Amino acid sequence: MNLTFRNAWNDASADWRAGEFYKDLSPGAIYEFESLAIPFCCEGSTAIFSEEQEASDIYFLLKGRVKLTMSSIDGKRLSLGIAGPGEILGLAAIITGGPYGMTAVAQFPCILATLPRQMYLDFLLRYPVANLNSARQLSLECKRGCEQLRTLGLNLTASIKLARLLLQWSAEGQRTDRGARIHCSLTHEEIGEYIGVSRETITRNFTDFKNNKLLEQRGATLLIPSLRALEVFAGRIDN
Amino acid sequence: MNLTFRNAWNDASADWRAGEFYKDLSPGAIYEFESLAIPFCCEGSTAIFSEEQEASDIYFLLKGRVKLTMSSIDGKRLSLGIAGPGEILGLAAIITGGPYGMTAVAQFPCILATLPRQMYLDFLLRYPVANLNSARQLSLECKRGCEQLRTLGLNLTASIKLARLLLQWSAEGQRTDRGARIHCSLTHEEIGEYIGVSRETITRNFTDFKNNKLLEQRGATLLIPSLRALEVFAGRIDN
DNA sequence: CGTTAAGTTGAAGTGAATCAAGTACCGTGG
DNA sequence: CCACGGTACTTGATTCACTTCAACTTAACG
Repeated sequence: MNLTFRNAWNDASADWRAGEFYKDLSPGAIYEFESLAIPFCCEGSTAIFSEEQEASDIYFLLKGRVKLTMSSIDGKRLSLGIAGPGEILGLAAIITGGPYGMTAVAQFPCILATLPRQMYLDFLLRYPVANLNSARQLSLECKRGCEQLRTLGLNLTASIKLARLLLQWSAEGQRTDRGARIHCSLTHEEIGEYIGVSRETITRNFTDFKNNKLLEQRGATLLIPSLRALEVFAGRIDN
Repeated sequence: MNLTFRNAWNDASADWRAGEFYKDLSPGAIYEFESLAIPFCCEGSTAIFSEEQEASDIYFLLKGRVKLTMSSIDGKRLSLGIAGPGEILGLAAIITGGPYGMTAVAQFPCILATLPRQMYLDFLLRYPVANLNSARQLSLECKRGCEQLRTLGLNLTASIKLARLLLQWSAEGQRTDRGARIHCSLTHEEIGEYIGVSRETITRNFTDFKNNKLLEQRGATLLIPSLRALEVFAGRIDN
């Protein structure tokens, strides 16, 4: 199986090199990382690791998208985000040890590369730039987490939370002449998991937003005519 | 002013050396860090930095306690935790740049040491162990944040959230023969800010807990007779 | 001992969850 | 081509936990 992916590192369309981790990395460091980490492939909907599991290996995502979630015993889930090529999965847990703390599930078939915890830590000690890049990615995760804490913790209404989620997504999407465009192929249920809100509440607020010209929808494409108006609604701007 | 604290590094009761950052640090690294970072003192209730501020310096806490919070425009606050000696404040923001993302306020008079962002990053590149220690602390912050996200995001009741907060606190406190003891000198209002709940709800749940023998209170000391019972209540254990 | 901050308690209001019933949309197989 | 089954979405009614408001008690501190 792994043989098939031995050359994964040589892939011409190397998305992952654009990530934080490869930034300013010396050829030596790259060479070593790519000879240490073993690529493998997994199907869609495969759990790469789950939250209670002891963090034993890092996973470097080469291709595909991986959904990061947390869940409670009674089946409720909280989405933390979706990782793309170039991201390291399970970073926080690997550094300190202990359980992963979140569940990573491949959305489609993905290619990843795996490396045992201690080998990764040793690698970081040998290559300070990689170490700093790794820290940078960790810090980005931390920031995203804080931002999510802000929306969840500050007791906002469901509609404001949703507005903020849309703003966050539109920051990653494209701008057009008719506003910001987001491609969102999530169900209402899944959207609700981002902001801790029920399926029906998403429906109701979406229709409200549409009625108030804050949002248009064509299939899986969301269009926000005026980011400004949405920001006002979200309470980010006073006016 | 700073002259008074030039010798802060020589303090015999060096709490801060027990922190993550100093772990396995070489004498050379310690020497360099202590000559770079400038100690200063601040009064209680002083804001060391605030969330919108661009992260320009790190602050290393030598003595005292610093409360970390986030707040919304309409005055609501969310507490993230309290940092003690040996912790680096504003770490996530320093690594990636951008605003601090949280507000740090000294609870009592504190001694801190400050270091400009770029100098700190350069220092980390020179000392891989410090770099890894720094990453370890960042990762601990990240984990704490995730844990808080779990309680806030998974739509739990106020009583369960409070129970979990108490469990978290008691993990840091001492065990006695009569249960876990926590020293908590926060007002109900402040406790509420940890779990996104109103002052009155804290009162009501505290009395409930006391009635159900889950909690005793003597002044600022909280006593949890049975951690197990509280864990069952919090839904961590099934039985 | 008086003043202020914190805690307590009840009553009313509210936003969202939950429940329930129905609709739209798909791909599949007869 | 259309009936079928499954999934997602929609909408209204009800319920519930917590907030908010208000009045009051207790503790803390000069």
